[in-house]
Amino acid sequence: MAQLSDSIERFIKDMMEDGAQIEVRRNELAQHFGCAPSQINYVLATRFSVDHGYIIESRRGGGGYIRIVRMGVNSPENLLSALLQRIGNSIDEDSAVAIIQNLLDRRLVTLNEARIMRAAVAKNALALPVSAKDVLRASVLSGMVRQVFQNAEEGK
Amino acid sequence: MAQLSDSIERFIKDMMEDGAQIEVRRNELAQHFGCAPSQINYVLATRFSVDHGYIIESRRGGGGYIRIVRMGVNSPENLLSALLQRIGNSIDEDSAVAIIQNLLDRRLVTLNEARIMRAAVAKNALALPVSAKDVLRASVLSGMVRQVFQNAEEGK
DNA sequence: TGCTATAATAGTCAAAGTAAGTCAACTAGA
DNA sequence: TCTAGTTGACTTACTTTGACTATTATAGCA
Repeated sequence: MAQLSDSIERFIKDMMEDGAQIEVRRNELAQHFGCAPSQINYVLATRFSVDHGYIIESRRGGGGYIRIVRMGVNSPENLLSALLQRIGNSIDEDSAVAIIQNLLDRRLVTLNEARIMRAAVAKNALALPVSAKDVLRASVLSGMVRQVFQNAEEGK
Repeated sequence: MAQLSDSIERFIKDMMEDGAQIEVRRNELAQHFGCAPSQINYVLATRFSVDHGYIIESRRGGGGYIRIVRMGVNSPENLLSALLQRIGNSIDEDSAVAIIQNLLDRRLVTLNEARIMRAAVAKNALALPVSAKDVLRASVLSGMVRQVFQNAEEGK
């Protein structure tokens, strides 16, 4: 029997056939497959992670939802993952600036966007010991880079 | 089902389309949406806070009302310093998001820029103990806000 | 006129309702 | 047997409601 997780994965991907994003109710989906709601989280975590090129947004409470967004891996095939890999979990300011410049050169961000990003990773934006700064800068920059690709995807 | 709160928020913002302020009767509004009057207070508290760029004035008793005022800004300089002051050296994620939304509402940033900024201050962008996160978020956000104003200045 | 009672409003807060997230223990298939 | 998959109890977050409180205008009365 095809694994439940596989079926759910397929189901979600089918729903995303046309359109870069969908919204689902976790409970509805779970009910549809007759499984525990947390099973949905499992599928999302294992098949729709950032590494897989997706971003998950959600909201709890009444009217809650889970939104699954496919990130565009635009121009050069795996630019996004290459960048994320380059950033890793620690990066110095100069390298960060270079990456942002790269995005600008490729016209993946506007000049204003690039400036905002630079401001976010500037050394004086991170009031911490130097080594910690690099770690933090990496996570802030990764978040922004992912967002840039998501923006690009949606704009298509 | 679109959330009641969301509908009410939309309704109010539509009413404010032209004009920086409106006045409503809490009970009327509640009746219009078929909900408890205090629901209106909830919407105001969560979507029309000062961080969102609104001021609420009201009066009880006969002829009572609730006035919703979109904060005007005499000059960008004032807004900038107001925002920086609000950010201070520590700010939680919700407030940061509200401030970014405020910038977007005022069209000081584009949707894509706003998204990038949100990504930079998201909790998962800051892998640190919670209290430290707020401090860091404040400095990152301040840096970006300053940059936004600088961009605007240059664009003129 | 000046005071008081009443009606008309809005504010606050806590409880209940709704929905997603986490985590650790259990299960089953390769 | 080992790992991916599955489940359920518990936690966190957001929304909605209702009971109770506070404030203000006004009508009626002394």
